[in-house]
Amino acid sequence: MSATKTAIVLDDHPLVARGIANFLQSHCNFSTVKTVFSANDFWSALCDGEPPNLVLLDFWLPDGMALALLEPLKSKHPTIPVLVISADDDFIVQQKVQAAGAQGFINKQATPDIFMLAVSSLLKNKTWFKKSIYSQAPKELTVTAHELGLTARQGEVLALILLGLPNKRIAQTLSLSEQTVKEHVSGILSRLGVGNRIEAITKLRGKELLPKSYE
Amino acid sequence: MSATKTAIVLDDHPLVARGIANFLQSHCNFSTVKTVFSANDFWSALCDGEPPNLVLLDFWLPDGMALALLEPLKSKHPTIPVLVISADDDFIVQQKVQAAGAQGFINKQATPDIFMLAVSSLLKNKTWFKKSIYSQAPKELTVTAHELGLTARQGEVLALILLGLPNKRIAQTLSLSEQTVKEHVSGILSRLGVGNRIEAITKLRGKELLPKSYE
DNA sequence: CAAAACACCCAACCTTAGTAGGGTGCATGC
DNA sequence: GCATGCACCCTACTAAGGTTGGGTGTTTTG
Repeated sequence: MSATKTAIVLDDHPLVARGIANFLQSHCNFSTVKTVFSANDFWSALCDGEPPNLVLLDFWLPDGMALALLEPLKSKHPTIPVLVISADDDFIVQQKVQAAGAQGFINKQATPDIFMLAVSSLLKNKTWFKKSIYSQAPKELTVTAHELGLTARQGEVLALILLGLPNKRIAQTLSLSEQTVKEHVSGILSRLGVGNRIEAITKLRGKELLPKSYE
Repeated sequence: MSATKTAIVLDDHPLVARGIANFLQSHCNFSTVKTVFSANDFWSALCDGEPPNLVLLDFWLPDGMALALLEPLKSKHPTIPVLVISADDDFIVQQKVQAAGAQGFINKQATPDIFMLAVSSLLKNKTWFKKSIYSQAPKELTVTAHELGLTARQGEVLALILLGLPNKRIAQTLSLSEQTVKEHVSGILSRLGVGNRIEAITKLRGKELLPKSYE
């Protein structure tokens, strides 16, 4: 462990960023922690002086900026460990973050102890990710075709239904006859226990249908 | 202003709570700030010692606990000002909070300056609420029939369309003939620039149609 | 291996959605 | 007063949605 530890915290909530920065200094022995609130400020802070020992990244930046920012960061500075912090504990989010090259993922609701463990783990060039099944409070904002009892093909059709496409355009999109689409629709409707596609749409309102990542 | 200022911060995100507490101490001259992470801890902290000068409340507690907690708090301790903090800046949320008896409402993304102003305002027994129209990042999660260029009757029909009701049931609900409903639907569709009710539903997905409060 | 499940096709049929073209009554505003 | 807009009603029509009952292949599974 080096003599001085530095970090950059990127979070568009100033209070949260300050809280994290303060915690790093008081409990994790960081000497200087910069707080930035936008991607632009982040890049200028990164280029200003020595590269930091750790980057803290809020996942819920506007327009999914966190993931977009992760890739160029990892290509330019592959050695800096990045810990992504998220407000909700969706395992899908962690998968995306992990795939994008981050070293760790942690929830904002995590206790300070867990937070310290994650930080120290990353400083030792280790990773910090949940094991897969998460016990706490799944928000259930996403649904998979499988969970709804649908076949893969029915899932594709349902996704297009939820986009508001009529049968004819669904048929064109999937290179099917319109009749086949109708049959898939019938299967979907009976599975969901609704009478028509409009009820299906309103029933699934507010939820997101995940395309290929199931179970 | 009294000699010592105390506060209780209730937020189920420990880091956020710590950040707010730290900010209150360093920038708002608070002497002691307790951080609690659940409603139960909040009540015990409240009864333990002198009542605080300020309560900070995270709106997004599980199961809408914030509103449920606000009412008994205001009935038992009506003099303690409560500042509710929310992660998103929905004006509807502010209305609910205001109706529940809180003295202030502020967004987590607010800058520290705004945060200080809100806190000092509440300490002076004033309130802190947005004026109605929100200039920053209007999420536009709500729509009125008037904003869409619809008549009042068309607005009622559209509300039922968005619930997924077919024309026949809309006619029953509004005591109309099905044909009249169809005409209203036609008017709505041409106004919204869509071809059928399904496109209308998907176009307005994620938004809420306000019933009677317009402009 | 045989049955079941799936994906695809066709024809026929009924229901619902939406449009067009008629009409009435009532309010508002020039 | 008279035009305009709105709400309401009717018939008639076309297009789209959805069901039923056929049929053919492939894959999965007991």
